[in-house]
Amino acid sequence: MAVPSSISVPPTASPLFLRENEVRRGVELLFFGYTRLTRAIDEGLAEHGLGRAHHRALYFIARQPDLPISALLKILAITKQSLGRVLTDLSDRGLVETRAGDVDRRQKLLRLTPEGIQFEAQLFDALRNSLATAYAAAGQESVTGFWRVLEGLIPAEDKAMVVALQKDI
Amino acid sequence: MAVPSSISVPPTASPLFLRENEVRRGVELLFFGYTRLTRAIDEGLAEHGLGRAHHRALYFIARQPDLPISALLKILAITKQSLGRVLTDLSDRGLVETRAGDVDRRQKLLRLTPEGIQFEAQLFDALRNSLATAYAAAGQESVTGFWRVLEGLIPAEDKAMVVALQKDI
DNA sequence: AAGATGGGACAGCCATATTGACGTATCTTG
DNA sequence: CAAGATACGTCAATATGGCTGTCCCATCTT
Repeated sequence: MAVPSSISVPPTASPLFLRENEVRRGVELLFFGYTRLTRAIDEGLAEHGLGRAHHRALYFIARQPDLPISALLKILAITKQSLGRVLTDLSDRGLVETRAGDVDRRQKLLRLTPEGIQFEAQLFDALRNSLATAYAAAGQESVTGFWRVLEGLIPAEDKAMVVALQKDI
Repeated sequence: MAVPSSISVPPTASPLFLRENEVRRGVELLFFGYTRLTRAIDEGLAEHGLGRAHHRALYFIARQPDLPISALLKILAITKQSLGRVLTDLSDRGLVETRAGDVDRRQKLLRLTPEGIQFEAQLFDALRNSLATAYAAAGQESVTGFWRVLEGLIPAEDKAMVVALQKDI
């Protein structure tokens, strides 16, 4: 079938008018790559009766300890109510604790407990195994390209947030 | 905070023992890149009262017309019941049609209607805009690396399926 | 004729997200 | 100091997209 969104452009066309197959390849690899990577941690989460939403919170709290709730809300881009449930679950299991902000006492700063740190590390190991294998198979140059393309997918208004995450490592 | 899953390895260590920051960067870019890309199509879907699950089905049916249901189930890796609901919605809206398989008449071969073709193309345009911008900003070499790393994330047992998708473009 | 396979359908459940409204503590500013 | 903005919590209702288990029918295979 000739997929109708195909655009016939000569090779000299603007680089913004990519041939359809290059775009479809990216869409599909992103879909399969992302879903398969997340599956790597499902088992560990299920042992604690948790889901992927809990892992996302755990991950970013591990990444930026003393993260205020408002910052986590921006990162995850979900509603306060949705996050509230997730944080309640994590607190009940003793994986996350909060304390009042020192400069602004309305804030609650999130932090992993020692158990939370250990659990997040265990989940992270699964992610590392998957990504390390892919990185090694692709080579360092490819890894750089991988990062560059993904950075281009992040809208300008979110980019500062992602950069802030990565600057202290 | 010293995230405890960090492993201290000298630069000469095995490439499988990547430094933590390289792995975290990949995890985060994949998360933000994937979620932001999928957001590009939400508006178009909402206009028809559809969600992302519907788009995934539409996408792969567009990609491989006359796809049997069993093949779509393998691609999406969801249950027959979950897919059934999605396909019912798409049929009710006149976007997808089925016909009996010629070699095996138990099979139902899925295909987009002309309206479905047009709608999928419209959604695909949003994806193309996002990806084309990212590709152009990163450059062709980076795109190749992007593909290579993502391919490495797909488990061996799924790789044939993805390759099959991409060989006829 | 028996069994395997492709697909459909019913019932019920769970996880994760949403919106809207309201409450409380704390900070900021006129 | 009073007024308003902000950070967070919470209640209620709803939607989406998954899941399991079970049973059914048509068709293909042996």
